[in-house]
Amino acid sequence: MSDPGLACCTPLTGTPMSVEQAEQVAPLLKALADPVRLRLVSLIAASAGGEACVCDLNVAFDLTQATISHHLKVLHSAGLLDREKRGVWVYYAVRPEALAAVANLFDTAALTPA
Amino acid sequence: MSDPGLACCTPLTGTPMSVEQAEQVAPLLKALADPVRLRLVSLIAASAGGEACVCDLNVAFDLTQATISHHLKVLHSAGLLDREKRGVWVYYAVRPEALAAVANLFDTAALTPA
DNA sequence: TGCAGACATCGACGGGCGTCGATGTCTGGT
DNA sequence: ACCAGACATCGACGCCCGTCGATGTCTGCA
Repeated sequence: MSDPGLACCTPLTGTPMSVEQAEQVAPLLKALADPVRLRLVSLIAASAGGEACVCDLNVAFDLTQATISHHLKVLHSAGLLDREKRGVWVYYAVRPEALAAVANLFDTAALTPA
Repeated sequence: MSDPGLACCTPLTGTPMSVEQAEQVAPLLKALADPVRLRLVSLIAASAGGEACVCDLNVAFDLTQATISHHLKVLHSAGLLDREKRGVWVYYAVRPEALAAVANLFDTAALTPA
């Protein structure tokens, strides 16, 4: 916007995302922006009841148990997964509201051009 | 899966995401997983014709021109933005197909529990 | 031909991320 | 009381990421 009325400027037809909204959704996307974590969420969602035991997830990857535990913690801290301990085992479940918040980004006109 | 038939294992009701699919979509999410880049895409999408000039984007952020240029390069390299030079100015436009690929993740049953 | 402006690239810095082995914590059974 | 197993945490390592100032490249104009 060096000088209004010049050829450079492009008018806004819609309302862009607010700074606050961007800073709210970005951590969710960052938590999902990893092949392992993406497959973890997908595996849990594809399991019965939308939940899965950690021991099942461990064997699905060629990674250390510590690494899987770390990824699950990242997803849980981002609010994408719920954690429930049942006896010796721990079950993680997807939080549909969190995923819906991300899905809203693409359904609304926030990112798709008018 | 320490021992089949035990109480731990959770059966799969759906088909989880493939490794290849996860490795394909993760870079797109990683490119979007930043507040600045999220607002950049949003600003471009909200502009007339779904495209915006770099000079307009520069003044919308409290960042160096070099930093904005870097973020635009990341989004362009990920296939999320198209780049077109017109005289002195450079216009970036959103690529709806790329965004649709990400949106598919949440529309299909890949991440939402059955 | 020379200059000014728009944008990209370079090199560097600090910090965060993904992965690992080792160790800690809790639970259920013997 | 002890032990084995499931899972979390810790400390460390290499690497990538976001940001910056400085510099390079190209375009249009005088």
